[in-house]
Amino acid sequence: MSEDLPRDFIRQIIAEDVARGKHGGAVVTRFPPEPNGYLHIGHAKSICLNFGIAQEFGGKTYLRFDDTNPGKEKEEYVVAIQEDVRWLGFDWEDRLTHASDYFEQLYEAAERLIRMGKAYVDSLSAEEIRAYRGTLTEPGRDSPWRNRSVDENLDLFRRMRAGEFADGEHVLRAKIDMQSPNINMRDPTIYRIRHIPHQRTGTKWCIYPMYDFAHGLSDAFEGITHSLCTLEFEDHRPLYDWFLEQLKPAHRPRQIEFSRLNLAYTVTSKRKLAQLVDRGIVRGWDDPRMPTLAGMRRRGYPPAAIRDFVKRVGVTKKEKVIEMAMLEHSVREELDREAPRRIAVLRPLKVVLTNYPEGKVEHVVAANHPTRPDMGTREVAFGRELWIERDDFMEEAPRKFFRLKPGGEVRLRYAYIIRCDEVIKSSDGEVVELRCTYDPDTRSGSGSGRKVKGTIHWVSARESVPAEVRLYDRLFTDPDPGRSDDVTTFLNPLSLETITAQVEPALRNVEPGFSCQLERLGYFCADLVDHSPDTPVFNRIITLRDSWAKIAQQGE
RNA sequence: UGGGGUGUAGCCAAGUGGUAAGGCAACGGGUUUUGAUCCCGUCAUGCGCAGGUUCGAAUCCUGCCACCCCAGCCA
Repeated sequence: MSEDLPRDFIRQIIAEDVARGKHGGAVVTRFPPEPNGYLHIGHAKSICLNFGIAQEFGGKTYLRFDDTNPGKEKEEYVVAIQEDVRWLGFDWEDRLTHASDYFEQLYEAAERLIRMGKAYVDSLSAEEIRAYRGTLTEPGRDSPWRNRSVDENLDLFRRMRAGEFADGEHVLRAKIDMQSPNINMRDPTIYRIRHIPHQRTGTKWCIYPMYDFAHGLSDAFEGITHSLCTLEFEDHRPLYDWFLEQLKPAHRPRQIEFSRLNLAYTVTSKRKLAQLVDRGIVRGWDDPRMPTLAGMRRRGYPPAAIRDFVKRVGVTKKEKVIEMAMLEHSVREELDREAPRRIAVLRPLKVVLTNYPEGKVEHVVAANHPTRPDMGTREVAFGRELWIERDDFMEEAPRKFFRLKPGGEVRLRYAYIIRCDEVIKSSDGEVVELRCTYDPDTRSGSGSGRKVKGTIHWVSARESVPAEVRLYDRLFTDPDPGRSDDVTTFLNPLSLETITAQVEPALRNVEPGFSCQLERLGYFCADLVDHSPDTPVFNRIITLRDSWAKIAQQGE
């Protein structure tokens, strides 16, 4: 591990284990999602942590689907999750597994527990079990079935597997301690009956292991050395250890907990995100307004930005709520470095250069990036008739407005300085055209020495092409969503504005996923789903920071 | 009022007995053919609170306080 990598508490533990030669110095981790929804920004932390740590220590990482609860889980999600992990930049190679791969071994382990007298079949109803469990402050009571004989337990458990009982008739429970102050240790259920087909094992099984039983053992089967999970499983660690202690598998993993990553003002509950999808409030899990990884990918967030964000946030046990600005900083930083610059006009206003020869076209050289010559240049057509951004002209401009105003001068980026001579309005007073003159001595790169305060962007009216630009809101909730179950009560309206912009021809044949900065308008990404080469569709990723907005606001 | 965790600036976060790193945000200034980027500066006499130990405490001790998680046949 190199010096500049963060040494959070988990990496310290692992470094010590490696130094001590524990597990022969090996590091094996796993990312274990339940395939019951799409991954969101919160999962990115776990992915980066598990895969990142393995990479740093020369170890391996499994992608394991924790599919022990059929009915909630779908194949669609296992496909989507793999896509998201890959997109984030991680590779599990041949280590794609499912908890269901181990159903047979898990079953055998359960029988072993029974034979050891450490598990029993309980025939109480779910409600009775709850009542017997006690409360946070009162101890539980032993189930009347707690002392069945090994033979009877074995027989019943086998018949559970054989499908002789209906859902809920019996469960298998670990025999631990109904008095334990830790409720998870009060004879937790480890197998339940579910006559429902499983997305992978079909109808082969009608009993399914619970998380606590399946997880630690799956970790053991895979040789996981460090099982990293979130804080809410801290209370389960004694149970995790108990199963391993009883069953003594060849390999002994260790569970370590860290805090979840929460983004302020956004929703990361799979259930609530599913509501948005099911109720048609968004167009799908990958809608660019969604805080899912799929949504961010489609919006155009670079995966490197998300990795950087996760790294900046760090790994601790403190429950944190990170400001959106931090994520957006990482996105802007990555995009600023990597996104080529292009010119476009979202809301066009016509400019006619009255002293520019009719029919003349010249090509000006535009840099693809202001500080990276390696990204090259391109030529952009310039002519007598241009489009500029409507916002770049103000008829009655405040003092600090240094774009175009009547009688004022401005530089057209990569081209000439122009002056606005005349404002042409329609009958209802709307500005429809500006008559300007250009200064032929000020062509970009000519070294004229003339300086003007403002620089605006433009496209040639004749050479530019239309493109569809989508300005999505991003999902934003009330500061305090409370306990409401209905997402619409605390969500912003999630508007989507579609604009037909005029863009330079170089944007016509870009690939889906191509990201660029449209100068002064922000960063945009060619849509991954709805995209045509002729009239490309761009989603706005994020705007540029805009100090003018602040000035304008203060001025008013 | 049982058990398990967590408290360092508006938000993250380092710090492990030697006198509070860094990032985000904010604010002020400089460069700029993107009001972007970049650069410079400001921003905790203070580490949840109160005592104690010590030459010296965010770090050790004692006692409080606040917040989060756990009573699924969910994960």
